[in-house]
Amino acid sequence: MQGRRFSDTYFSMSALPNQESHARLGLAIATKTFGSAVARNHIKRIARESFRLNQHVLPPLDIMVAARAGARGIAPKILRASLDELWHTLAKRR
RNA sequence: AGAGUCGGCCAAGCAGUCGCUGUGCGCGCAAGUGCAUGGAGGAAAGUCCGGGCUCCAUCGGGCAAGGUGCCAGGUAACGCCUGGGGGGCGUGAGCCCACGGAAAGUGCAACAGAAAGAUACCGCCUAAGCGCCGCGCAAGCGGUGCCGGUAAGGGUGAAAUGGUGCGGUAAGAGCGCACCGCGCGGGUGGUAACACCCUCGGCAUGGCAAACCCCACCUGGAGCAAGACCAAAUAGGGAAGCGGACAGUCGCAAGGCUGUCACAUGUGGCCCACAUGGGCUUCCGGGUAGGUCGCUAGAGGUGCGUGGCGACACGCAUCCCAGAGGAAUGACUGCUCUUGACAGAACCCGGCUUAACGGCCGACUCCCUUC
Repeated sequence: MQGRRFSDTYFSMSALPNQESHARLGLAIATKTFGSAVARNHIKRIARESFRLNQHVLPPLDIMVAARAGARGIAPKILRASLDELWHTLAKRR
């Protein structure tokens, strides 16, 4: 059970249908690629904020969001645009 | 003004919008929701020490292992802090130091060097002893060699057997003397570390104990995934109750066993049929998932007073200041400036160490100029 996968240079998402009435978010931010706790928290906060704003368009899925090494040190604006794109791809493919 | 030392504090700011989360109050059966209010650090880090707390162990003592190491004090405790002593660095304010024992034992010392505990490479000397040569009647003198003496000088090294001077000697040497240093003993001051003074010893006892070791003191183990409570489903454990009909068989009987029907499950659209099964119901305790507590009011902050050189202690007043759980404390927009470092609580404290743009305040030192 891998689920469907979508990715770009900053993030990689995989999704599986769940039994709930709403989508759920899981985050995978590696210490190896992001280093300090501050850097990891920063990425997580951006991802959570984006999920919060977009969860109403998403079907009931369990979504794993993994940050890739490319996201390191990238401006929040660009990361948010990337996440928006991926949410919409996810919603359409369903 | 410049250079510097020590101590304390801050960690971009403001406004609006959208969120996350703790608490209080209101509404609601509840899920929730409205309002108010709180929401990372000086290092939250490394996890290197010390304690609280929890569970286990524990009469007491010893060994092992590990740690600490000038003295006195502070503290819940410490490897921390304060004050003092000693040594070193700096013109100075100040800073740095594992700073007990090497005349108990074992061991080690790269390279260089003759030698790193008893050592003669170069050098110096030829007094004692034994030769040879010359001179001399002889005693002896001179030269030279052996045997030897010598740690003053050279050279090597992190380190070479106290330093300087005078005497002394064949040349030298604490061999003798003076001063300095060192050591035994005594005295004085100091709680002590230690300092000063006197006498004596000619100097023995080279260095390394963050090498083993010796001496003194300290240490039971594991950690909040500690630990406590509530508690499904499934499987297994225990107890009680129920367990149809017929036939065969064992038994005096109660009852057991076997077969068929019935029953349950599966295949099948359904009946028949076929396959599989030996139980079913209720209760109990252990325990897993999950949940709740532990979880933040404390060796607490601030102010004042008292004691103390100080670390700190005591008293009074006042304040409540994060508590998450895949893990909150953020995002967006605008403005300002000096463009913003290191970095994210996870049971809680006291330290140490490491990381790091900068800014502010106070005390002090050196140097230059001016009055």
